[in-house]
Amino acid sequence: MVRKPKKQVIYEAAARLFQEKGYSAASMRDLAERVNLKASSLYSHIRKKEEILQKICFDNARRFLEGLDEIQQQFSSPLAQLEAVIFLHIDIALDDPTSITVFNDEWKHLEDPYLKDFVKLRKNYEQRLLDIIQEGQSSGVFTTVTPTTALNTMLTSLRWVHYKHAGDEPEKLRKDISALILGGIKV
Amino acid sequence: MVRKPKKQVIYEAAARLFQEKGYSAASMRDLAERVNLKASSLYSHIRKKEEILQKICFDNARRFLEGLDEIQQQFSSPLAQLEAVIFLHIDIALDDPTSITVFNDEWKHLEDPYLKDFVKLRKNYEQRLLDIIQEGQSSGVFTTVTPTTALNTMLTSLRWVHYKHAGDEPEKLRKDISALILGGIKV
DNA sequence: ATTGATTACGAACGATTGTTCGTTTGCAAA
DNA sequence: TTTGCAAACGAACAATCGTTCGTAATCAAT
Repeated sequence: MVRKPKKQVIYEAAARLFQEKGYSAASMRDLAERVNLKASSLYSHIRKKEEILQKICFDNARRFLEGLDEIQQQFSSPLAQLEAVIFLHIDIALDDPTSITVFNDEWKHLEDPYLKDFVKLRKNYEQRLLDIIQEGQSSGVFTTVTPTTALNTMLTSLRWVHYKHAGDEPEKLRKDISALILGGIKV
Repeated sequence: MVRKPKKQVIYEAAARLFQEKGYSAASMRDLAERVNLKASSLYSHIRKKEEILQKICFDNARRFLEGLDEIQQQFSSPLAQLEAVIFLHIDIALDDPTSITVFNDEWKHLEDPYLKDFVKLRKNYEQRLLDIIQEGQSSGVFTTVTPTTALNTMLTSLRWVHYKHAGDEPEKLRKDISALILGGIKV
């Protein structure tokens, strides 16, 4: 039986707390109570509150970016790439729903320069997906809706899995969602 | 030239502030500054901070519910109803993007009993949409994905219009989005 | 048993929070 | 011009915020 490092316990409890109350409304005293500490003791493990948010946001950003790297190595057709992206989002959401919620909803409370960096990362990620969509349109595989409309519709439609999925088998979920999204994009 | 009632000016500035900073991080002194008042003066017009959030949330909830009422009077087929719901969401989002953002993202900061009431309203709304989807599936017009999966995918995919739409003509936007969503749902 | 480092603590800090209160200002009706 | 009411204000309230600091407890290695 290996004991989890306290630092990790704190990060996980913080993610749950941020999810429930939102970052701003979550107090360090709340967080301390959840890990059986006093607020001041937290600072033996972390430097500041925002540091927790930073880790949550950038760890998840890295997951998406590295996932996309692999996908673009592995698949060449826009359709296969897009389907793999859908699976990527679903798998990440199912693997750590709490942390993904914070990543999705609380990033705006990052302070500069982290906020700027985060926005830049996301913009790059979205641009790469946009390129895939445009390539699919050029080769006649995708319908010719406005590319950013297709992108945004796809991305946001993947943002409910983490907090609402009703206990479906992951495999059924992946199949259903990819059918719903790609059904609207494929020509 | 009619002057806007100060109360309304406050509500609109509050919506923008809540959108930018989030409800919890938005202070009454921030809000006061934006309407050229001191914080204490706000209380000549409102009773408390949460009252503003309540109005934003329930006003928008009413728009959706009444919109759905009209739709179900006007259309009978599940497909026509669902398309009309898509248009409803887009039109509301385009009409008042700021207030819709707050409605979408900040409702969780309502206090009981308003929080409970709000959740109940939303649950009822979603149940009515679920019934439409199930009816469409029974009559063979919709694919047989898990109904809640179809519902959630559709609803969340409608939640980017308010903050990201790149200046498309509303008509093109309506056409593209409904094609994307319905393309995945229709058999 | 002694050391040394890590972890936990209570107390307190200045800052900011939402809100109240008594008073003053501004304006419209009389 | 006087009256009366709504709007705006400064000052202050208790509460809570993130964080710091000096000290005490804990624990592993010597």
